[in-house]
Amino acid sequence: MARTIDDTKIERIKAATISLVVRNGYGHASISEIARTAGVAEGYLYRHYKGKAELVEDLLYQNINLLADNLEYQLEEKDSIHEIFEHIIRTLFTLAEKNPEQIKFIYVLMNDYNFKIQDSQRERIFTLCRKVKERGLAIHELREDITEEEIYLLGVSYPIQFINLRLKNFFHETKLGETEIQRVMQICRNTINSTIL
Amino acid sequence: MARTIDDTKIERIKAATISLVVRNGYGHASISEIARTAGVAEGYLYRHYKGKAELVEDLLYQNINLLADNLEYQLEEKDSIHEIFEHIIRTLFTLAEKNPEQIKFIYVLMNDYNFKIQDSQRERIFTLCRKVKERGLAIHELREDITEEEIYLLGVSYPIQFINLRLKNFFHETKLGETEIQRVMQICRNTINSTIL
Amino acid sequence: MARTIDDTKIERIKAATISLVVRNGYGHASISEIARTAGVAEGYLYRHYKGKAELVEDLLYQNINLLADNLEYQLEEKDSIHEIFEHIIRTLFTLAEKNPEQIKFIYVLMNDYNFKIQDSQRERIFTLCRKVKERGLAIHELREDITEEEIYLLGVSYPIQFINLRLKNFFHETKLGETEIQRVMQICRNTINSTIL
Amino acid sequence: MARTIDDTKIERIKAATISLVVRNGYGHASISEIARTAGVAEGYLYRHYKGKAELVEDLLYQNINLLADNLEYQLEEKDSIHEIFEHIIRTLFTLAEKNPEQIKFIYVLMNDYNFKIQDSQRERIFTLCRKVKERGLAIHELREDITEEEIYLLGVSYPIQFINLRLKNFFHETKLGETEIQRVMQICRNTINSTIL
DNA sequence: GATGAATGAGGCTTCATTCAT
DNA sequence: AATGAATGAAGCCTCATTCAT
Repeated sequence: MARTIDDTKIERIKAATISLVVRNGYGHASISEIARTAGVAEGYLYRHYKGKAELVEDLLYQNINLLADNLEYQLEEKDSIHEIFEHIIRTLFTLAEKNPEQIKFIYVLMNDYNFKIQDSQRERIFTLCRKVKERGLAIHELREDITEEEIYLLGVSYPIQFINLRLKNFFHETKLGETEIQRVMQICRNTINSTIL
Repeated sequence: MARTIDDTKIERIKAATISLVVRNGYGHASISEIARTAGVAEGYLYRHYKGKAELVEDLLYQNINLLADNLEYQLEEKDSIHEIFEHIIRTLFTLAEKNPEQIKFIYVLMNDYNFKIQDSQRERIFTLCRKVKERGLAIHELREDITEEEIYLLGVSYPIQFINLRLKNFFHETKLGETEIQRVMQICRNTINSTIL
Repeated sequence: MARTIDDTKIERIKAATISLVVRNGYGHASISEIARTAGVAEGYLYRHYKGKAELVEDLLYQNINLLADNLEYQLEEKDSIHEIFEHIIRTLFTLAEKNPEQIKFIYVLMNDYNFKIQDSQRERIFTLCRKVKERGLAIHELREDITEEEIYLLGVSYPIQFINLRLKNFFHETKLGETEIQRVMQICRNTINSTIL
Repeated sequence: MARTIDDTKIERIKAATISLVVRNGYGHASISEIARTAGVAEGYLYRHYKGKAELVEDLLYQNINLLADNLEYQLEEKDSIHEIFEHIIRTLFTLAEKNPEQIKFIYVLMNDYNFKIQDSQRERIFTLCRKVKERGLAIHELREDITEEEIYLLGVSYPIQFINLRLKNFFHETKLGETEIQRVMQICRNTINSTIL
């Protein structure tokens, strides 16, 4: 009877939020600018989110979950630890090329002391790292002393740092090709591989 | 005399700023609270800094420069690349223990798309990494294909990520002892050492 | 049939409005919450009332009229002034026990400088007080110098103040029993009774 | 060194607040209109009050305390209960004549379910009523069964109701002269006096 | 030089009302 | 007739900055 919800509006809000959080940081991404960018009334936002925090949390949650889903799927499909790491890293690089805003968004919020990732999600990440570790130990492709934390740091954190250093043109022009992927993977391999030990 | 008084005021402002930026984020660290914490008038601040942005930029600049000075000094003192890396990493861990606010401050701002490091400083960092690389190549302690970027990522970025993951209690209780230092150094060694090649 | 459905909707709206005006005050009783509580669409409300103000005004009007109807009926039934006062007071106490929200609603709005009772209704109240007065004088149960205003103050205003002081737990726990009724009636008797004169 | 606080500003804020709370009720007295009326910046208000609630609470607190101080003083000065009641009632009527906004302000907020009087103040009022009661019993000028609540209702609440009914021109033109004072006092006397018992 | 009173733009949020369906 | 999606004005509040003293 009444108008149906305009999904494109919500999509526009999400896109505007990501864009402005990346450009201005969480604290300086203002609701009013997000609404203006999305072409939506300021109050409209509050029909879907309790507030700015929920809006951003939700978006980060969804984005991280996509990556986590992807990793979980790989754990079922691929046997080799190398392949699993390769897949995560390639996923991140592909994302950086296709949708750099999205990976910047994750990067910005993951490194914000004012922004706590939801506990459930942090636990999910931990559990996934543990599964990677258990698989690796089972097939003797991981050093015995590796920790979940290191799997996260090398497989997720380091690639994201690398990508964002490039996206910021910190030392080089942004270039995220096969060469770069190989360099990042090499570091994983060096550290992770039990044969090196 | 007046100078002396001034200096302690400025120092108190700096300490208060770091503390409040870390606790509340850049956006929510208010000048009035900084002034109150420092025991200084709000207006006083504006006699030394054009505004909040300049104050924080200045502080970041100085803090990074301290680290850079330290590295530069090591380059003159130490011959071995291992020793140089060890020194940087130990410096960061010591800082984390003695003054966690300071390393959080650097971490928070380095990872902010809103907050560009000054070009001159970025170049200084690059130059330092280049010097490390040249020294390493000269004494055959570095792989030929290592880049300045990787030296930065492994020697600075990765340790800072590691430390902050712990300070956030992301996977573990905060613990930053000798064991942790060794793990971080190990990753450098694995990647950097030409003998592995 | 359709009418029947409508009527329960309107009733539900009224109940929800009273409840929420009492709980949150006029200003913080939101149409959307009223509609939700009533299980009715927000827009539906505007088919029956021009706006929030009209809705609340209407309700107050009706509620006061119920009391006035009651009093009018008593004037025909009862002869003694005592009985009439007793009946009004008992009605208010009964209401307070059975439906405290309703009496709070009347209380809140009657004491609001923002919320003028409709002239016609004020006149009706005045006329009723006059009738009480005339009856009382006719049967020599009222002091000669009593005014309509005092009849209102003692028979309506004072009991409502008393009840709400208790509902607010201002001095005592809410208790509205026979003892309390007798005390309130006593004050009327003392003042009103011509024998005292 | 810095500007000194402009006390007239705060006075203007207080006056504007009283005026607007009376005109619009607590809920509809907006900070921005208060500031505009007072000729003061909106934010200025927040340098002296934590928010709207505190501003209004403070004002009510002060106003009630003035009355309470007055009553306390009378308790020391006057011996007779009649004189004490007379004094309170005359004070309220004088206030109504000299500064009707102030007594409207008290009236509006005392009858607002959204506005709780501070506990400490409620207790002070209760204590004062108790002292009146004790004095009255000691000198045998009060019925044995009178309660603190009734002293409050008859000495404060009823007069305020009366005055505001007149200020609202509910039944009569506003007139608050000696006649009216005598009528209100008569009701106290009738109820309170132990000789009637 | 130093203070802190005062400002006002802009932040987040709520909600009465409108109107396409 | 009924719905509820969407709006935008207005509310409360914060805070970087200015400037009289």
